[in-house]
Amino acid sequence: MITENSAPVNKHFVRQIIEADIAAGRNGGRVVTRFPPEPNGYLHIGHAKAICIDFGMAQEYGGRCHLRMDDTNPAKEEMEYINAIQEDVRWLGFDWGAHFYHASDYFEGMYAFAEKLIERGKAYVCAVPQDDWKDYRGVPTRPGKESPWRNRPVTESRDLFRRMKAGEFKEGELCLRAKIDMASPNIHLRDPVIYRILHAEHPHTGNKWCVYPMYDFAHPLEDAFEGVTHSLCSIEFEVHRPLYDWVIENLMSIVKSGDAAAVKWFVHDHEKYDGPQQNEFARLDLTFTVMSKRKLLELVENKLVSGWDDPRMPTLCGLRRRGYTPVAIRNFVETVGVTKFNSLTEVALLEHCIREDLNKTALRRMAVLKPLKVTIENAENLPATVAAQNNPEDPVAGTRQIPFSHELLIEAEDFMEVPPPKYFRLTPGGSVRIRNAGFLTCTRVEKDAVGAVTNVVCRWSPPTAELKVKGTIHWVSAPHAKPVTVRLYDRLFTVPEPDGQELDFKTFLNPHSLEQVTAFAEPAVAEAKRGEKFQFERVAYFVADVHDSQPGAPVFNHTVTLKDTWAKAEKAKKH
RNA sequence: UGCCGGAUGGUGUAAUGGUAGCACAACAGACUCUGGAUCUGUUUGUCUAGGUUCAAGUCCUAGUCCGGCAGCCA
Repeated sequence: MITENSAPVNKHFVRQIIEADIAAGRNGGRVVTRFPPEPNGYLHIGHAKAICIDFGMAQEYGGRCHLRMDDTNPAKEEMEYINAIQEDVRWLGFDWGAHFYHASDYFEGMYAFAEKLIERGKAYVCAVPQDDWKDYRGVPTRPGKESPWRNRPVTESRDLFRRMKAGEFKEGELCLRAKIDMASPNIHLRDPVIYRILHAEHPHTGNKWCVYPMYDFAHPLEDAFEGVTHSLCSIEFEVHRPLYDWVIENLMSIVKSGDAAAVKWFVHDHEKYDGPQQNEFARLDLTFTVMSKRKLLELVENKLVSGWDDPRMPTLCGLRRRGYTPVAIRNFVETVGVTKFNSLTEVALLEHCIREDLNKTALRRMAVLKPLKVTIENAENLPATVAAQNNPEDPVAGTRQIPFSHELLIEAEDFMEVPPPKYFRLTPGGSVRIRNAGFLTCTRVEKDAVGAVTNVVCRWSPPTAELKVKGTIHWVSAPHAKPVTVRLYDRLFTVPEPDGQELDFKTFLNPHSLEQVTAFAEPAVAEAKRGEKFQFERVAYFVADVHDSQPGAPVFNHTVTLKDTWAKAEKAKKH
């Protein structure tokens, strides 16, 4: 069980419902949940919330959670996604054990149940063309009217349904409708389509079927067949719940009638099983990004990002490549909470969560992104190497030796000829501590033809020198420095809500969301393994890219910047 | 203006009739061989109007505003 938070558990409404159900002995006190993605895209941070809730509730209450591909629409679904989804869920830290399913596993049972509905007068084959159905369905404020086929004989419907399955009709020619209530104020109850004809190859069942169940019909059956007790989904399905319940009631009434065939549809727990119940919670939404699969696909297809796993994407594979950890994401989801309120969470909270984790775990290294040469004039007694802690937050991480020399590179912004007030770094005549290696006092500077500083000449003092300085800067030894490719990422969009604006969301793409530079790093950095995470001290957290890093030549992706109160104050001054 | 939800600081969330708390953000300070981390403090909130009650964010009534629903998508 995952318990990285020692904070008291927030008894959100889903936990309360589950605890009440256990107390009441519903479903024999079992808790079975499921995470049911449609394999038509990659999982994103919004799905992470659903995954943490679905798997988390099962873990907490001693139950199990199924991973189920909701593959009822072969026109949109692909194997690529089915594989990626499993990888992402596993990476997030969850385990479905043997409980990996496909909705398509139950097509036989769903079909048989549909026939039972026909026989019970609860469903009929309808020939009203799709375009005409708008008139029959009516509008929310006005009731619909009944299909002319609504009361056709049971035998006729059953025969037509069988011929639909046999492939005798074209797509759209006929469909199977549940016979419920055309006057219902809930549109979903106005004789919804439960089976449609689709002549498409299915990624899992191939060409076996040409009739496919609709979500509203299939989902409750999938849940019931698997013995799911709590079917947790997002709030847009709230208005579907009466239909969900209608399907379940009809199913359970057939089961309770002792129909031997019906029992075979169940793969789990049909004994002492009261049936599943649907409960809805609000989706996760984040600032400075988009969350719909359609829009993410648009970014990928238009090559506005390098792919689904571009480190700027809010996809789980993108976040993983960016250097985010499962722990950080799980903590983030727990912090955001579970309610029915449509909220917009600031991306700053996500960034806080990854900093919190990486601060504890990432090894420290030194690297200079924009170098400025420093020459030490008193080069006689310099140490060849200096020792540094790998992680001041974690003594167990040990220490390392860093080569030192009379030629250093420092960050260009760590030297200023004419410093502003409270600038604690290197200035002409001033002193500064250099991390792990004593002090530098600037004696003079060399400039090029246009007056730019090209070399800062300094006197070095050992760490034992009692120099009073207010700042510490990072450095690398120039002759030992390893050039490494560093990709600096920023937010993908320039506005907090790129969605829902008058202009297209792509208008707000941040043109500076990726900047590639060559940084100069201490030698240890060149040995970084793919996926290894570091803090380049005073700069940011980075991860060695899993795709583009080569042995001895890592490529670093910027994960999240360190907090920088100096930069913030300077920025505030300008505005 | 049909039906279903929802409304607590800038953001997210807690308080289940009894002191409106926590986290992020912002701001100020302490400390610091990372202007990081850590620590301390400050600012900012119950949608409105009535009612019930000794006591209302919570219960009741009426409004206001926001979200969702009219695919043979999920």
